[in-house]
Amino acid sequence: LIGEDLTKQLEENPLGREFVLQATGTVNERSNKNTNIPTGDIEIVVTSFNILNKSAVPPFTIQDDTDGGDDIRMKYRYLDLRRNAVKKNIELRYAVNRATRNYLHQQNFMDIETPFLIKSTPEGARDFVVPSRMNAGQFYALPQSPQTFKQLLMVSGYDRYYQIVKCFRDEDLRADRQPEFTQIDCEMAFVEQEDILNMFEGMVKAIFKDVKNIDYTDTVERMTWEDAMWNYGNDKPDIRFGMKLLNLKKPSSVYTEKKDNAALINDTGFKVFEDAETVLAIAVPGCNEYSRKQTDELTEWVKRPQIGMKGMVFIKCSGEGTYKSSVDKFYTEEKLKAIADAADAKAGDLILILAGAEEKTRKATSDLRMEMAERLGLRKKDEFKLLWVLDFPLFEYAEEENPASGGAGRWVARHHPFTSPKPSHIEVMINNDPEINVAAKYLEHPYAGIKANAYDMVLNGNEIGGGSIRIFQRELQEKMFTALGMSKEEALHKFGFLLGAFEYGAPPHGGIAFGFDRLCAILGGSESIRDFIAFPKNNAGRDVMLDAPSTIDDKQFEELQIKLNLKK
RNA sequence: GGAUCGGUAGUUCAGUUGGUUAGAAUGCCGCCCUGUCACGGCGGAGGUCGCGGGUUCGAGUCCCGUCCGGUCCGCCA
Repeated sequence: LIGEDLTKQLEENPLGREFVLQATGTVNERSNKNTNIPTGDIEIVVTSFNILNKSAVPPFTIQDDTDGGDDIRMKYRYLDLRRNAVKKNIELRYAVNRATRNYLHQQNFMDIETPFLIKSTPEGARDFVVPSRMNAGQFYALPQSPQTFKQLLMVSGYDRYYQIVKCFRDEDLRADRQPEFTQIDCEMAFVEQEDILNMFEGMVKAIFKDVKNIDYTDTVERMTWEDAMWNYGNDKPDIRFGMKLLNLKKPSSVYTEKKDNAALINDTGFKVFEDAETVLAIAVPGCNEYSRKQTDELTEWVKRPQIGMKGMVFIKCSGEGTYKSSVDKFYTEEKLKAIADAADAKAGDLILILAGAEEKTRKATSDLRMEMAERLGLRKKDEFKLLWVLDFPLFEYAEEENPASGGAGRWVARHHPFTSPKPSHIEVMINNDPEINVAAKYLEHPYAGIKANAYDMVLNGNEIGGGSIRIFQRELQEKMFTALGMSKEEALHKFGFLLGAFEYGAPPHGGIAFGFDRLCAILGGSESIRDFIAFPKNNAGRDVMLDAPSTIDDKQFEELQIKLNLKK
């Protein structure tokens, strides 16, 4: 169409195949040659043009279906970003950003910036550090979240704060985790848990409407942490499908209030179940026709190192009401039927049973549940279901040595150390009365059974947000630091400014932070948050992404890390 | 820190029990055709098989080491 003029010009000025040109002409709609139906594309009949720049041959095809692999696309991210498939994601991210700001603005929230160069208070993740030129030998840390700043703003009377803000955690990458990531960070004063839940399910619904044109009118379900773990083996269950866990045997030390179905597997002589700490089953719909090859493959799947089970028992529930299992030697058909009924299995289902140590088995059964749902097509990209998970434990035991949080196994704050216990547990915590704190007897720690006034928002099996009602009295906050094994001096040194602020009439307050990148990825139907970040971190693209003009000597850096207790 | 998969034309990949000159598709270059739109036809260039060492008559293939990347575990208050 461009014709001879261009050919001639190209002959005179040899260029690469690709170039940028400015052209004028007429626009025609295009249609299918055979059907005459418009395709929606346009063509431009050029009357004049001017070549602005030429292009080298691109390292991969810049098309929707590119031939480029991940690392080459990351290395040339600026070319990758030209592709519609990526541009669409970046546009979606901006749409989520706008929807969020519109909603929060309407609700009288104010965007207030908080500093990036701050004092290091390593508690959870490793801090990124920045040497200070003005104060020789000293350094800044980058915030892991603006947590304490937004709490100070509550003390200052800015009752509704929000920020769409970068946070920094010096931990390893994952497909859904970046060392620098974006949060929708919010805090409100004079609120209780109920106010937060209502306000922010409203926000997510507004985002659904604005970005995806989805009217989410259903009530957002709520579930306690204990129920989530008991029924799904997971604190962020995907509730779009069933396959709830049947607890056939529970360990004595946790889930003290829950009743298992141990009678169903007692007195059968099957040692695997008898010796196991926990036995869990799921009923997979419509899979009773699985062949030996398929059940073997599933068994191999749970035996992979990432899952780590020793084996898997199955029961096939045929349409005729008969039951066939891999443990027929130990179980009569009657007993199999009893298990199937307890697992809520229908004719045609396949029951899968795992046994072993509590934590590992529960996680493995949850993973198996998700895997089967994936295989059965139950995890649809365009179906969204929200869930609040409530009443998390306030503390959890960190088994392994973690240099960032200081030393060997100890009790740490599950959410963060500013989280308030549930109102009914505050007394327990302050007085540590074993008569009140029943769970502590089982778990051998005075604070073990205490539940937090904390909540997570879960979308399709992903944690998209989490927060808590905060401690706002100095006394309770000090008690909390003590419970975490922090000395008075250390607490004062690290968080003295917050404790001080609490003395000037701090209001009750609470908040929540949403993982912005993850939310975008889920709304965009993608597995990877990288697709929604213009310049993500990954190793393949690091020569472009880690564009740092300044250098620090390995030795200096190591010394700094040791000094900061970031490294042994 | 650990487990696991991978590294072969610009790109995505194949390459048998070790065997002659390492292939395909696509991209690129040239010519032809052209209302094409994943155009078509003919021709061409393009590879230190990540790197180092070993076994062997012979290594892309086997062994050891090493570097790089993916995924997962640890870790992520």
